[in-house]
Amino acid sequence: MINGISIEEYLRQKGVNPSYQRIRILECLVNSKSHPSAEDVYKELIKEIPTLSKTTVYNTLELFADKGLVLTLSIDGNQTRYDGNTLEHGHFICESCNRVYDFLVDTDALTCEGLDGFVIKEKHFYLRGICSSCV
Amino acid sequence: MINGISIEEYLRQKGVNPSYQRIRILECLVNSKSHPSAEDVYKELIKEIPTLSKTTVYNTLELFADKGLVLTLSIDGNQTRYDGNTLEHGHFICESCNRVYDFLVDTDALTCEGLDGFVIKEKHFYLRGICSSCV
DNA sequence: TATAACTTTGTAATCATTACAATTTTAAAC
DNA sequence: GTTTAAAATTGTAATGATTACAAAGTTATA
Ligand SMILES: [Mn+2]
Ligand SMILES: [Mn+2]
Ligand SMILES: [Zn+2]
Ligand SMILES: [Zn+2]
Repeated sequence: MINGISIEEYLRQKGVNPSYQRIRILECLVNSKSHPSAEDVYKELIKEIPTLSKTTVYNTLELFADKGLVLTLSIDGNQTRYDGNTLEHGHFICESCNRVYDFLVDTDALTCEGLDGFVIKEKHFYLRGICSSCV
Repeated sequence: MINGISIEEYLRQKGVNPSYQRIRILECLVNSKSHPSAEDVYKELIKEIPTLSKTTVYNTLELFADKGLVLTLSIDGNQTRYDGNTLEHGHFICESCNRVYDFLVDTDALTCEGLDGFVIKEKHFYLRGICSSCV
């Protein structure tokens, strides 16, 4: 369930054929607050879908990002992480435990100078530091 | 030259022994507006320092980041990029040409909710889109 | 000069991601 | 319900950035 509709219907609305694997992968992302990597998603799902291929996870996540179903986070230096929450919000990564946290922020309040003629498609506000459970 | 002092003196001030390679690598970063990757720095310098090792470039950039001489940018999905300008500013990456541009932004104007007890060490404001020369 | 600490180098290993071709599944046409 | 083509999934191999590691070179100090 997301925005009151099923995952399946949500996929259709975004122009993606809701195959079993796609439903399960998207479900993983919208139910998780952990901003998982492709590997994380694979490890989670392989427990219940023993035939799942890692390639499918990678391809599907790329497809979802293209269709605007998920956000791609480059916050972590060595792996791409994905977010099922496409509403604008900020991210904090803990350099101790590597967990990624959400927080509320309104970047519309910012004025950017020096980008005349640039087309902005995505905004990302990232913080790096030590989270409250690692302090 | 940076902040009116030599690269060599700048390294010393930050507690880094100014070896020839370190001076040349830092020079690359402070003179460039391109936010180069380790590979970029290596390709640039190997022309004049034929004995330079890529490992030295990687190790040195990591050392510089630890000592606060450069910023590490995770804006580009598949390689780390470095910035010799450690003053706070925003970054725009063009998804067509992959160039990274600077812009002015004051993130102190932002209020973040939900980070009580978190220690913030770095702030990054990234934009993704199409730059004016690629539109 | 002898010695230890520091720095650089080259090679091999690691690990995330992508390329690609084969197989399977799904849906439409007959 | 069989045939056929398109779509989706799978497994394996390749790629490419980064890291590990040990040897060689350099610098500073006793
Ligand atoms: Mn998030
Ligand atoms: Mn910059
Ligand atoms: Zn933590
Ligand atoms: Zn461009």
